[in-house]
Amino acid sequence: MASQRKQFPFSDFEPNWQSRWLADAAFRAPNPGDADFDPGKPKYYVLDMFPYPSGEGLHVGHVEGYTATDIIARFKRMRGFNVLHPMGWDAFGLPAEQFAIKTGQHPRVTTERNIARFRTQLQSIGFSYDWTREFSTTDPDYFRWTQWIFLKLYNSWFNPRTRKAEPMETYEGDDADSVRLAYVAEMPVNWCPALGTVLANEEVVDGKSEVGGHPVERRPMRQWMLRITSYAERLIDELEGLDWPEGIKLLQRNWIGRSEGALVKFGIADLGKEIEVFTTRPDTLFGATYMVLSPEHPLVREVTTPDRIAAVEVYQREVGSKSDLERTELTKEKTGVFTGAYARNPVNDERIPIWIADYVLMGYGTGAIMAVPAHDERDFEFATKFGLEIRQVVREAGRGGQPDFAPFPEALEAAFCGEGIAMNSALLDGLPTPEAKVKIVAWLEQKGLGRGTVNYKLRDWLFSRQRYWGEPFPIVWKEGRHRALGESELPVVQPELEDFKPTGTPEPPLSKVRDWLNYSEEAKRETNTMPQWAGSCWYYLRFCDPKNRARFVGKDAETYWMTGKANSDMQGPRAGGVDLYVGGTEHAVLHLLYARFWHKVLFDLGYLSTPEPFQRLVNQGIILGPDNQKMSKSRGNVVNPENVIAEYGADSLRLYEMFMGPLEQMKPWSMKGVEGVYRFLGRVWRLVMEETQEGDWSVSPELAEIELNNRQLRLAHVTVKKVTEDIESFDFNTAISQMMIFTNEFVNSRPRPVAGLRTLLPLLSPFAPHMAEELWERLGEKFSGFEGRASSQDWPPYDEGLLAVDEVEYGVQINGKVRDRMLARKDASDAELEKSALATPKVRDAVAGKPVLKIIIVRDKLVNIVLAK
RNA sequence: GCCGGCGUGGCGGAACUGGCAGACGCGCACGACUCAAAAUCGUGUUCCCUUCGGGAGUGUGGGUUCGAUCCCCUCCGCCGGCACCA
Repeated sequence: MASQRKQFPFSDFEPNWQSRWLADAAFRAPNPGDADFDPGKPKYYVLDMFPYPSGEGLHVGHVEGYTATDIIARFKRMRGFNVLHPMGWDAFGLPAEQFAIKTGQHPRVTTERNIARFRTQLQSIGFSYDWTREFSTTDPDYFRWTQWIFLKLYNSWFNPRTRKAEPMETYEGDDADSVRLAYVAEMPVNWCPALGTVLANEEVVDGKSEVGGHPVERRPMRQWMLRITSYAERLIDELEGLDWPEGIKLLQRNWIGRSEGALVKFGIADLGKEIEVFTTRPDTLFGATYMVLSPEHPLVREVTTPDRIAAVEVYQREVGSKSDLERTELTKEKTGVFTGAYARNPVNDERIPIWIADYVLMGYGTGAIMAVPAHDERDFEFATKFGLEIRQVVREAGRGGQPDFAPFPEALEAAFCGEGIAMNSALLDGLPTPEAKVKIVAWLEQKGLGRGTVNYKLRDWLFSRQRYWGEPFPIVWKEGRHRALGESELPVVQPELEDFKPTGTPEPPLSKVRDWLNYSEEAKRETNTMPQWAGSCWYYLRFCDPKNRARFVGKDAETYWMTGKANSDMQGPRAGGVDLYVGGTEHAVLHLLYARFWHKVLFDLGYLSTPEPFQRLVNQGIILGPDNQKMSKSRGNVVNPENVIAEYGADSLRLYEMFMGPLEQMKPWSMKGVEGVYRFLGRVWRLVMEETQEGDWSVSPELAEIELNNRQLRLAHVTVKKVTEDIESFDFNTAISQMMIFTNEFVNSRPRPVAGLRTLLPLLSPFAPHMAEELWERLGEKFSGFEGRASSQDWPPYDEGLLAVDEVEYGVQINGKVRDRMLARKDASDAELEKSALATPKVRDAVAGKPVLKIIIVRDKLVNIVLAK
């Protein structure tokens, strides 16, 4: 427990400074066109992943990332940047709707209450947000533009020739709906009868709903989709230039899942039809001994022979009733049935049987494969189980004397999936895998039997939800056809609803509101709503110009905050975006991929000046409970920032979260650790303040206008340098260590030089802004040089010249182990260093007449004497 | 299974580009102040043997190097992601 008496009166001055900052909008960022806009300043846009304002209130995990960005924002302001540091609310979402279903409380009411609580909490930590830019994704003034962007998607297509989104007007084909970036499709979705809604894949855990653990079933429904797959290639390629953690880039690349291969056509014997397969190993085509279709493949019905129909239908029903979980069970044995049909292998015209099996997924490639059991583990397992032929067509390379032919089939105990040398493959025999691929693809293309292609794992984005609390679609239906509303009809606002209960059917709740539903005599409104991701896909753009009523973001504001050009006519490189984006890894793929996708569409259509939204990304690590376990209510190890503030103050909370360890690392909470930084802040306080008889605080009489001694002066410059560099490299923990060292030096100095505080307080102010402001102001009552506020000072400079010392301590090593130390002049020559190293007592003893083989000198660090062993 | 990250004192962590391992903080011990306690201040604190002094040491085992927490290989453990993607 902390002491009952506070070390410094944080509960007085912290709220005081918070309201003063708010009252004079201290951290308002002027936009181009504003009276106080200074075009001479460079811009810096530092953004947090805005929170979903849950009923739980702010979490220490939020505070970690938000403190890091706040330090950067405050630092950059002091370095002369025009800093955009905004905050808002990602407030559509299931919890508010669930609460509404349970209590009848309108989600808007719950949401507003939660937002108010979050805002109060954030303000009580002293974050320097520009609160004049605050908005919620649930504000009609915001989501009208979310709907507007949807219209852009709806009215655009991806032109594969230009590799860009273009307005529908440039499309010359005759089926516009087949190319729109927003389209309707009948799709199997995760339907949760208990919750009365579909769920996103990420909301389904182990076949059950993440909320409540209710069973989820697959059922086909009419859904809105976004054609993100057309951007697959660019979403991979354009990661290149981003300053993101490599791990996150890799996660995105894997998610998009690019693989190079070929499409190959297999004729169906006797039917005059073809089945196309995708393979990454066209070089193994001669080893294809059977084919497998996904049970859902549209050709299954046609190819199945009459005697196999019963068996095939039984299998299809079996598979259809399985959940995704059961179907992807790893330990599961392969299953499948023969269709009775045969295909012709295009390379050798062999008749091969066509099977169906659920290990072939309809959603990837063409939903059909050629099976090469000798060189694919899954095919091998399947062929072994069903007694299908296994023919080796690749052998391991490297062992020279090996014959091109391996006896069949005993030679293979398992599939050989690596690269090697082709065998039993006619024209490919003897070729290494990469060359064999090229050759066979060329051959297929020449014969018109196939072609090289690239395939992606990424699927189109299921964009509709059967919910009330989300953005309605600006779409109406008439005679079974959809039509976009005009921009002038936005926003489309949800109607009021009394009963939020699900309909009990897959019909969305909005379908219950007859008046709203009927757009006109003939036309009905779309009743689905957008998923929660929609609002977070472009909020960083709205922050540039949140009050704009004519445009989703003003051109000049967007250009300035994204590229630094003060107006949109200025030419410049097409790089930029948010300068720094900090948040958790949980959004490594979905949010960051979706936002990049929308951004690219808007960029292609000419609305934006950069192709990417977030230039630099940093992930904060998870904060664990004091027991080293993930914080959770059930474990009872959740730390509430409000309690920490009450006991130690906001500055201690901020400082501790930064002192715990590297930002990106996972680390456990420790109240003892909070006390440690609290004591440090207490020492800083007492550097300046002294407690009077009456228990008040007044400026310490020990403070005086005296010069720093040499040691202090050097330490001051070392500290400025270290803190400056550490902030720039996000090493906040070591920056704080250095300020502790600095403070400790002055604690016992009497009298104390005031100049030390002119250095320390500005350095401290990004970290512990309340204390810095308070002490700065108090000092100003007694000393000069404390004008204005700590937070608006220029960042202190340092003088490299003053960092130098005349004498350096060297470690003296013998064969790489430190045996002695010595002091040497900074400018000592190598010869002098060698001489004095050899003269140290330990070295004299050790050498004792042995030959010195070599002496290695590392300037300012060590001298290593190498002796024969 | 595949991909990625991480293993340093009793604990959180520090150590630049291969150059004195353990900064800073916590905890602990002792001391000062105090009638006493708290708070504060000071000293010490990687481990082992010890009087001096010596030895070992960054998950394990090896390698490269004058020198390895750092680079390479092996294995072990923890965390995260993906998971029949042809």
